[in-house]
Amino acid sequence: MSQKKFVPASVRDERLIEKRRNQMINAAVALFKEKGFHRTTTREIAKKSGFSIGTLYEYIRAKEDVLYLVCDRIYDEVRDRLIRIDAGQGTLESLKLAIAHYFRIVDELQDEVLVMYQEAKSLTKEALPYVLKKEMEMVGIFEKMIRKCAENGELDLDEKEMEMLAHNIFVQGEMWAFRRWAFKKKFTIEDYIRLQTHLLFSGLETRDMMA
Amino acid sequence: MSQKKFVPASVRDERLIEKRRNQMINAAVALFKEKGFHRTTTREIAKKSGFSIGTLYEYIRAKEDVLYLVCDRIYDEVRDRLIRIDAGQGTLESLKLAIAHYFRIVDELQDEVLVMYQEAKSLTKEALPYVLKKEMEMVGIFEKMIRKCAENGELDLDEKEMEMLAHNIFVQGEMWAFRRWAFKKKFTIEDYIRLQTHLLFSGLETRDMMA
Amino acid sequence: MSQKKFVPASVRDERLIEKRRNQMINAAVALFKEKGFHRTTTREIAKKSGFSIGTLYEYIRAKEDVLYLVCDRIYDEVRDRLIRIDAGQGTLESLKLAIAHYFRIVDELQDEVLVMYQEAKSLTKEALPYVLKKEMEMVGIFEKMIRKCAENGELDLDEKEMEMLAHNIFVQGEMWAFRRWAFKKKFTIEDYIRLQTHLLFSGLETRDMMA
Amino acid sequence: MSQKKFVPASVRDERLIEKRRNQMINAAVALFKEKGFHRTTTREIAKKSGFSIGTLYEYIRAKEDVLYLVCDRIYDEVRDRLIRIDAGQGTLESLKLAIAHYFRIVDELQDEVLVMYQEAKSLTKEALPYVLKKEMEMVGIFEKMIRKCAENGELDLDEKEMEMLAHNIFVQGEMWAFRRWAFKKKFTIEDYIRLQTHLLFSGLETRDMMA
DNA sequence: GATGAATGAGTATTCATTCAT
DNA sequence: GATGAATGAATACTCATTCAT
Repeated sequence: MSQKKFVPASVRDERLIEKRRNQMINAAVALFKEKGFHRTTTREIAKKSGFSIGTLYEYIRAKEDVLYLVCDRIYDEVRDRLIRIDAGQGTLESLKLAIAHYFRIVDELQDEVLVMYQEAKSLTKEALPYVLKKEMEMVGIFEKMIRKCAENGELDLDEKEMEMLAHNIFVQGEMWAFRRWAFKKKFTIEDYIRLQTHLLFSGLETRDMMA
Repeated sequence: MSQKKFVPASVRDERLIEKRRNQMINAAVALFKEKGFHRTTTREIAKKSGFSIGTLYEYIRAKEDVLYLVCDRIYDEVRDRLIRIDAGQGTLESLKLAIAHYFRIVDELQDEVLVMYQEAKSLTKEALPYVLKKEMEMVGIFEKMIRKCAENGELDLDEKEMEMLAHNIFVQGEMWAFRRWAFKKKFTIEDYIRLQTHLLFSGLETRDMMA
Repeated sequence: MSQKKFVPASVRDERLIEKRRNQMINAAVALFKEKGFHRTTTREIAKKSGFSIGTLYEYIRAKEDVLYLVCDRIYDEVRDRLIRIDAGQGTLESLKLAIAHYFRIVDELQDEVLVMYQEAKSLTKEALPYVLKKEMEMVGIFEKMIRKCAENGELDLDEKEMEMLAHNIFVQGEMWAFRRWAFKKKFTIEDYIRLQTHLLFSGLETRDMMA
Repeated sequence: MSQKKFVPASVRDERLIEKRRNQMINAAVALFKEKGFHRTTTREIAKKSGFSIGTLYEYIRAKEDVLYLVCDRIYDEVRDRLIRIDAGQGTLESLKLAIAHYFRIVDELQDEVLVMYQEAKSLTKEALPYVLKKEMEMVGIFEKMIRKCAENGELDLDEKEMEMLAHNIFVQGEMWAFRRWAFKKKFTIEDYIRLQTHLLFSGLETRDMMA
């Protein structure tokens, strides 16, 4: 895991580290979701994790490490699930499927994504670039798909448009999480997928131009 | 001003309140941008505002009032600027212009928008719905424009699509602020406007379908 | 008034000083009764007095002056009322009447007496002895009555007993105020007078000795 | 101990809680005596207790808890000492002894009693009734003794008189503490006992009536 | 004389972190 | 490895007092 690069533990046993950090991350996500990173205390995290404050600090150096671990984990989770369906055939259809798939992942990991989204800015100066890199990786996944479509002649976009499109898709996924408050009563995730896909692919001028 | 509804001041003089709160808001935006709401102390806000901590508390009840004031102000600012150009003719062209205008506003108020975006979640339970209402108002502005286009036959979208589109436009504006770190070196605001407008209006399937 | 000795005002007009201080004292008694001296703010005193905080400080030097003024006033009030009925005939009957009279005064000035009783300890080092002197004066009034009774052969007490008795009477008066919480539902002031007089004058061994 | 009902500690170890709270109470009594509850800071209490401010707050929730703990402890102390000599034989002699005993206890715990007496009014709304209950318990102890005397025919008092007498005795005890300033130079505690006992038992009219 | 905006020292309380057991 | 008592720097907020108008 990449965690070790940034967050050294006092404990040696790798399995234990993994186990304890899982407990921590689960506890932290729940707490951060409820009250945000700053309003959550290390004691609360330890308690909800099922161990003492002393033990917590055997696995992290500082409170911010918890946040880093959380963000790190969520990105990995989303990315791992996303690449599980390889959508690299370079057809519009496979791109649409990938987008739908991605949106469903966000839906399932709603809390986690929201937490990461809202709290990432509280990351340490050192941890931030690493997390941003992960985000760019994810955008890169979409970019690659898009580029394949372009290469196949399924899409007619220049470099910049492709990049921007990848960002748009990525943000629209997160949007499902961070605008829950506005969407909850109006759309299901399947509505959301349908609507966004339509808006994305059909374009606003299509019909006029075809008339 | 709507501020008074939520944030009573001990001081009576309305002009003074306005002036002092302006000082406060400016100071707070700068500080929140740099270190976030939670890491900014009330003393720092007071100092940067140019008055003492005691004076600060003559104009607010609690630290969170500063955040509310900041959010309130930024929304008003963005909205006021946005509605200054009336884009209500109901043509695609005018919609495009409005979007471009909105994106430029976000560009100018970059710091403010970013702060509001990142810190709004720290608002009090009481203040949050009020701020969300303002956000819906802004989305509503775009929705109205879109609806007019639809009425004019310039757009062929159903209710839900119109609503979603309005959200998309709004979020794409904020996106320019909150993804600065990714865009800064690649796109100017004018690039951004061109790219997003193109992606929004042309649609990905256009060319294929026309071919 | 003795006030001037301790509490100089910036204002010259004696009538005004008298008037303002009356407003202050009334406001303060009400507030101190409700929340105690320490929890009452000068702003509250000013507001309830009907003038501004600035004006308040034209008539006192410090918050503690208000307390002194309050105590001073209450003692004067009690004493003035007490000596109004001259009970100096030196009979047991007149002593009983004086006691009953005193208890009724305390009953009427309940709030004031309670406030003074509870807050006097917060007086300044300089003001305290002056107030204690006033208290001794009041004890002295009873002592004098008692001594007259002794001189008349109505009482057979030595010096120390007379002094102690005077204290007892004085404290029993205050007791009606400071044990209100215990007495309220059980005794009226007339009950209290009857009971205490009986206990004071009959003595516990009386009947036995007479048997 | 009844303390736990009202004042939860973060620390688990009961012995430690007992120990630390003892330190706290001793420190607090000394400080409250010197400067009163409001003028004593939590830091002073912590310092005088021999630990840090952080540690102080491991054993209380708020400053007012210290006051409650102090009052609670003093009442227990006085009561425990008082009931140690069982004066329940129902003779006037035993009642006199109990009173003398009680007065001597107050003399020994002078500072504590004074503090409790002066600061009890600063107790929280929740703690106050509990402390008042304790006070009534103590009054009740005297009432029971008195009642036994009455049952034995040693005293001829009605219900109300018995109750009032119990209050009088109780207050006369506290009086030795809160009128120290007046008595110090004139009476020893033994003088006080003798004088009060005499006034209490002989009654003012005795001799006259016997004559 | 009256006002009330400004001041800033002072205070209770929290909480990340350490370290002896 | 685990524990949790101890620490004290940090921080939001209050309030008596002043002084320019």
